[in-house]
Amino acid sequence: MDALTIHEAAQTTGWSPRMLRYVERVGLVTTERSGAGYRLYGPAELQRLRTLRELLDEHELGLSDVAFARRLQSDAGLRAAVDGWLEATAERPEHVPAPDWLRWEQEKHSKLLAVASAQRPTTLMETR
Amino acid sequence: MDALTIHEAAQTTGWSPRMLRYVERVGLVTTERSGAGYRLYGPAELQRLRTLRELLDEHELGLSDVAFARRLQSDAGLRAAVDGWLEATAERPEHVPAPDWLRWEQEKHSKLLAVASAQRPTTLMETR
DNA sequence: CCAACCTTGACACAACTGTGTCAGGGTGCG
DNA sequence: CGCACCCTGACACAGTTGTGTCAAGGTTGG
Repeated sequence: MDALTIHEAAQTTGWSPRMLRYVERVGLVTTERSGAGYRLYGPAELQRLRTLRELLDEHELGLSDVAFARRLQSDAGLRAAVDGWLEATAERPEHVPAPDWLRWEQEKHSKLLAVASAQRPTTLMETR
Repeated sequence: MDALTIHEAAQTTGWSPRMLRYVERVGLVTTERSGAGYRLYGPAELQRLRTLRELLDEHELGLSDVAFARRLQSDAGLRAAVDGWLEATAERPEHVPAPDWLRWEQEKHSKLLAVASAQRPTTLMETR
């Protein structure tokens, strides 16, 4: 009874219906389906969607980043391989003189933020 | 001096010179520079480049994936936030009465956010 | 001195991400 | 029954990633 349809869920979470389907496709928030195949968003999914948005905004991530983190979580071998490689990096920081990549990444993020705020703030109410 | 120039390094690692500069730009393998600014690839860097290629090929990753994993590693707040969100995904507590686990998740996220902002500054730079 | 390197910067391009929108066809309810 | 919603699929488009290539200018070694 307390399950929302995709449009209702969109309005209460700040995502667009289109993005809710996309989020499902990348596997981050999936829902039950009604007999006719309608997505049913319960309180759990709504909460996950809100916290997901918070997570992305707060740390400047993309959905693909979270999807990869999830892959790291579920594939221990992958995690071991990646962590192992990174560990070797950490132990060999003899040259730390030019953190150019850091500035580059920051610039990218600022640009994304600028674009995001420059566009119409109608992500929630989009109509025609 | 047993340091190779970028072309020599490229030949022994399988990367192209172009990609070696790119790998440096995304911050995964950086080198020392000669007085004139030439990149100097020592045995350590060569090994890291070879294992990096192996890592990417064997798990079908991109450089950006590894870069993100590194970010997870160096920013504990980010890691806590992402892991926390993913943890909540793993369990689907349908048997638990809704208000309970919902509030539980909210609490967890507020706490994580608090932790994240508490230890935000300069988590990236001091890699020893 | 000169060829063969190196540097950064730029243009180019395919593949992927993120997002909107539209079309064709099914569903639910007053 | 219709209207408003849902579904999937597809076109569109900007921005990022991963690469190649080429230009203009500095460096090195024979």
